[in-house]
Amino acid sequence: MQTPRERARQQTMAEIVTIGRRHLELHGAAGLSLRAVARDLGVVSSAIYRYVKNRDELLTLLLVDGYDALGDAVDAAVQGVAEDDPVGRFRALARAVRQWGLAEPACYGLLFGSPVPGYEAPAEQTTAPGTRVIFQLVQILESADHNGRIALGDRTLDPRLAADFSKIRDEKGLTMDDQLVVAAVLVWSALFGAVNFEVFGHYGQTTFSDPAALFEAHLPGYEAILGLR
Amino acid sequence: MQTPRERARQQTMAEIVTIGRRHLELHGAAGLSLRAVARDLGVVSSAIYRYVKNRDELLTLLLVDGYDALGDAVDAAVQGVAEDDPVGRFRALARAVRQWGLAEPACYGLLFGSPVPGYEAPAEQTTAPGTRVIFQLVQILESADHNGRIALGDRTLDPRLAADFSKIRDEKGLTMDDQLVVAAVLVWSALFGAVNFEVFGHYGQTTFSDPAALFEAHLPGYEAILGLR
DNA sequence: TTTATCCGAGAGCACCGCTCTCAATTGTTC
DNA sequence: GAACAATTGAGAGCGGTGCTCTCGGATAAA
Repeated sequence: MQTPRERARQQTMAEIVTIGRRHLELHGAAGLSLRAVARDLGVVSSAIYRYVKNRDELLTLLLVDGYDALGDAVDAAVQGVAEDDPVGRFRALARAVRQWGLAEPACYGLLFGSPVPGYEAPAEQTTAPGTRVIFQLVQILESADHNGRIALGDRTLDPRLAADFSKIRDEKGLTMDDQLVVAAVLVWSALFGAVNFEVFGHYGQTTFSDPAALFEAHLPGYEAILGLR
Repeated sequence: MQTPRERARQQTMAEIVTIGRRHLELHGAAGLSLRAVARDLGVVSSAIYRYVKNRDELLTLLLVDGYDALGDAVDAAVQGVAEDDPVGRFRALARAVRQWGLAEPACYGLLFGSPVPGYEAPAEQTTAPGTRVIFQLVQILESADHNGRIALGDRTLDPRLAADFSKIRDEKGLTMDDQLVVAAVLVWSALFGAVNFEVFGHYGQTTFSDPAALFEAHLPGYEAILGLR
């Protein structure tokens, strides 16, 4: 049950986020202006502060919105592949991340680019949506591991790392061994590194005529790291 | 031969870059203000425009400065390891990138974070210093390959990618095969992905008690991708 | 119907990037 | 040494920003 007042407020908030996303696309994170959003909302600049405490709070809203959009895209892509095809699921995840990043570069930049200085994302709002991709990746690997689709060698590990990993395993109810956790974190960061390079244009003058082909050529490398087959 | 006037101008420019770097550290790229730099320079705000055309040009100066600092750090680290130890050289490179990024997070963010919106780095000034790290990496791998320290399987490659790679090989005078180029680009992006995650704090709540150990644990993975031994 | 809450408008503060004009300084040339 | 030109700093000013404050009207709750 919500009063009409709450309804109206909620709708205005949604409209602010929508306008903010558009401005993000057009002018980037640094160019996001509360005054401009207020103008597009058809309201005087000071009125926007009735809904958003400050610029950072609008950034947080857009951050959560972006994490959820990426999470939805990745989940949908993974769900489209059979569970007994872990390689296919992993590739679906990787491609979904890349495609979403290329489709929404400004939003992607807000999520995975340099942090906005002086702005610290409030953990209690952002960690849950922000961990959806790695969570999905771990799910895929955990399931693959159970089905004997992971083949990794053994290597002695730094004891402090092993302790961290034990904790993570306990919290998430996982059974994968340390070596797979190492590989998962490596592939996670590597995947976003590759997408970063492409979205942010860091491949530089070495522009590849077919970036998608380069990405595809990298997938077997990621799978080798994971021992996924 | 340079006139005293040119000397003075050059010194002022250097001072501006120094002040700019400090401001970058303190307030980040988005908070970099020409007026504030002018104040620190002990000059009225409009006078700064005698030296720097606009804010973007100062960003370019800092960008080039940063690329060169990183390149110097990496080169020095690699030179400290014997050439017949390609694994050691690769690790020196990787660790140098990580350490420099952690030591200069704001500068690192300017180089490898989300691009400043509306600002396009002028290629003719930035590509040369901006490619020093990948160039050094390729040098290490090329030399290792010549010495039979690279063992990679064969895989059929997308023909357009193969064409790109041929061109790169010709331009740089390289002899490594396609598979090693793929692996080099993968490791390049993966390395910066890992450093991004750590510098930008994207590992999130999954804070590792010893990030350096995690990084070290990833090094063998990179080397496996490269077939480096 | 009264009361309390909410919300938009407007003025205002300090800051920003950037431009313009003017005066002082400096180095060059006759 | 004097006239000249180039360089540089100061100052005012424009439109923009984030953000705060106060005020008055609309609206829901009592």
